[in-house]
Amino acid sequence: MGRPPCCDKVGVKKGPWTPEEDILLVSYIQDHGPGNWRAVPTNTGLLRCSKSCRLRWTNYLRPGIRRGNFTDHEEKLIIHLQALLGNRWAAIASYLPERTDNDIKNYWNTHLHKKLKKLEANGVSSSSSHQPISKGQWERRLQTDIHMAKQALCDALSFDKPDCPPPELKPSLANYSSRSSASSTSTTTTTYASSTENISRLLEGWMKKSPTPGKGRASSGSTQHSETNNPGDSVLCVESATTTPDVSAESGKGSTDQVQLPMELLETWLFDESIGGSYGQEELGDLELYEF
DNA sequence: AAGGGGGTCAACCGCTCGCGG
DNA sequence: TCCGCGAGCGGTTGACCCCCT
Repeated sequence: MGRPPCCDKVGVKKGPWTPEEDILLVSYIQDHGPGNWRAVPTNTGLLRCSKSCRLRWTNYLRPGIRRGNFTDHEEKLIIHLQALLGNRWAAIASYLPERTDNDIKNYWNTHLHKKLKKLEANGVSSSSSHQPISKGQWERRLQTDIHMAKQALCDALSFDKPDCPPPELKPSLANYSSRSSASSTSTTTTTYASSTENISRLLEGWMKKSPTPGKGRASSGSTQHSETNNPGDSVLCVESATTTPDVSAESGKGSTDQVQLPMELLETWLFDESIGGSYGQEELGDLELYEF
């Protein structure tokens, strides 16, 4: 019984991706854009399941991903968003455009959840322990709030263009290529590091050639937050816009500063508005116990 | 110096959702 | 309206790495 496998298990490779596979995948996406994952294994010759390809792209190869050390801001946001949204990592990730849902999930499970548990053990009430309003009611309110917040954000940041600019690759790739060397600080680099840099260069060339990833975006209208820059759909737009070429010229410093604004706006919104009732207050109290 | 244990993170699994026929 | 398929999402696993004994 059971459901049929998503793809032929026979001959499907599993486990860690090799640099060669990464390059194959990236160059395919370079030509065709992300989406239509079903066709990727056959068209690339990769012995991987389509899901695996998608996952690899969204969680690792996709430009614009920042890895390693979460900032205090991000940490706070995650905690609050988790309190609001529950374990909807994809939704949470849409507010942290440089992070993948997998990353956030891992970070939550390995760091934050433990932290909160510790606090709980110390007698501080946990966020997950109370759900004061009914779920349906709460979700409706949340959706409205989110929608309003997005609008406010876009307004505040003057996003008059319906299309968000594509993620500027330089900062993204800097992050990407530094992932193996800088973020994890050290040891894990070795052979793969150079390979990821190769891929970075590849991607850089791609984005220079075709600055509008529209192909990719259009190719699968249903692609999720992480692979698309749906206009007004997430803070990703904000981030994208802030990392314009001029800005990116200032390298790393620029990008973190640029992200600051939407983060603060969101925080304000999170702290002040939508969780204003009994829901958020305790959380806020919890937070202040952290040494952020 | 070596072994064990815990932590971290990339990747897999399976369920759900949404779209198109 | 129903059904099938593909994509997305969240939970879980397993391999690797680091630190401690």
